[in-house]
Amino acid sequence: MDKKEVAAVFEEIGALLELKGDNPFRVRAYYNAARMVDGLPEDLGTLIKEERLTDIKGIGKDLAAKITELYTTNKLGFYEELRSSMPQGLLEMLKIPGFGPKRAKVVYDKLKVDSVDKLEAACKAGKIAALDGFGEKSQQKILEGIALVRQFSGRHLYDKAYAAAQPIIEALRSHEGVIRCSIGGSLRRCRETIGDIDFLVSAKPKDAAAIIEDFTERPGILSVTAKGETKASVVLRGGIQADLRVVTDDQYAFALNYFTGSKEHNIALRARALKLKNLSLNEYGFSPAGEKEKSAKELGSSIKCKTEEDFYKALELDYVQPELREDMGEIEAAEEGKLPKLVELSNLRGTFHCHSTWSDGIESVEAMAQAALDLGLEYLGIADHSKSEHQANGLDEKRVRLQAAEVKKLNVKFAKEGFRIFFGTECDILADGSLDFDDKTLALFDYVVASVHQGFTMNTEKMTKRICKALAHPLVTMLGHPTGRLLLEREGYAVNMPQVIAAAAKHNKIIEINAHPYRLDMDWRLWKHAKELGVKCAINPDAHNIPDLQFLGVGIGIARKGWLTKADVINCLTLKGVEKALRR
DNA sequence: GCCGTTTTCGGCCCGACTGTTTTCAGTCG
Repeated sequence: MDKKEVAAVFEEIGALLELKGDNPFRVRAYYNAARMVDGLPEDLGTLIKEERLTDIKGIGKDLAAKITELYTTNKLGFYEELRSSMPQGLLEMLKIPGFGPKRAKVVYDKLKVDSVDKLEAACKAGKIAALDGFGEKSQQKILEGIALVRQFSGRHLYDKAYAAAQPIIEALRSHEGVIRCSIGGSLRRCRETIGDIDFLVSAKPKDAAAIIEDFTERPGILSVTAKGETKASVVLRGGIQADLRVVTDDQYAFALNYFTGSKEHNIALRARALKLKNLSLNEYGFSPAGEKEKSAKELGSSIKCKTEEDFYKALELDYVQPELREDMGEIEAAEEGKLPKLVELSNLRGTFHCHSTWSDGIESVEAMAQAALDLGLEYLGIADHSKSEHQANGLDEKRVRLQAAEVKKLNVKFAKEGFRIFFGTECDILADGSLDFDDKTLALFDYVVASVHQGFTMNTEKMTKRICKALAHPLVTMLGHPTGRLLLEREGYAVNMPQVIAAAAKHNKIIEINAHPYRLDMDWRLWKHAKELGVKCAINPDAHNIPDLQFLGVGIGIARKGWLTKADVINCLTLKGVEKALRR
């Protein structure tokens, strides 16, 4: 059992305890344990063997014992017992918006409803409305919620949410009552997937109603789920939920921080405000602890903050970039002045993993290079597929030589612009860990991206061995899309990333941050671990066409969340720097 | 269930909105 599976079990325990109506703080302890285990930068087995589990914040004796039991025996008595005491369908019901554990418990206790299907039937039969605490409206909302869950299950890819947010933020910005506005939430934090989109606006109170009115009446809105004096929620076409909050300009910095999250980061900041200043913190500002009736909302904040920078300063912290706000060590680092200077999109000078019409790309090498030059890049790496990728029109040795000649010719032209095309390959890692080209052919390339494209069903141990063997090959430069996982789809493979990272460190290989939004492979939390071992990364869009090159920005989001700086990212090297780095 | 220069008990972040109520519980972020 790996840590993802362990985390999933603890997540489920949290939900089950919630359904039982257990102590909410106990529930939180399990959710927190799931999060911490999932985000571990090192091997869980090692941590257990060395009895260091309790070093993790939020994991005490009891949870450590449960994690150990689950990891070593693949079983957890406590979990099995809990699970068998509760029908599985109840967990599914919690995905319905506005329908939480308390209500799930009521319908189960009173009506023996234990699945989404049964809940739907009970609603249609009018049985839910008849329950105490429920009514016609709740029943209708549950039915709508069930339809929504079925239509749009799960989260939305970053680029989709980003695109959906742009016209809305522009409209807000141009509204005459709006003083300041911003996107918040997981979109601002550049998470790979987005649950919903948060918008924040500051305005005079008299203008709030008109702004909210405009927001809820925009084209492209499927339904309005909530609409009050300061807040509105809508579902956009495509199923993404969007929330708008309106605050006064004095409250803006606090609200922006609050609605950017993450929830965990906010909780830690509030605890800090209490401990350090004896101040209670909410989205309106600071207020003296224990004086609820005189909150920051009515009296204004005890400490005024115009910007988020002021806000962090008030808490005696360096400014924390949104991407880092996960309560994964950033607050401690900000306290000690040890936050890194994160890499910016403008720091990237080129990219290494692009396809052309030679294999499965849809633009010529020349067009791709010109597009990269137009983007302000200094170099572009073309890495078309190797011969085993028949369906992707992979190049055999003969075509490799022809392509080499073309790139050489184009480089004469581009040299005048101070631009260079690097001649690479995305060479398949075969089932046994050997490469798709022999060494003589590999030596023709400026660099080699090694990737797994077949045999995904291999078990974790074999897959890890296979990839590590490829990394040991002297002519391999970098590992392409390290886990092959297509986000929100069922492609990809199981691999022990800490071991792969260790192999990359040992053999001095680069690991790709695959910046294509459908291929955000390696969990960003692992980058912190890779960085510690000195493993460099390449932010690559896996571009098959010119617009794909733009996705370099998506990669930046991951790099920043992984606390990577310019020194960790080889695309930040100048053309001369890369030429030197790739010399062999 | 975790945590602790107030350390073995008693805290644990806080507010808006909704629908059901007639003062509030549940849900969400």
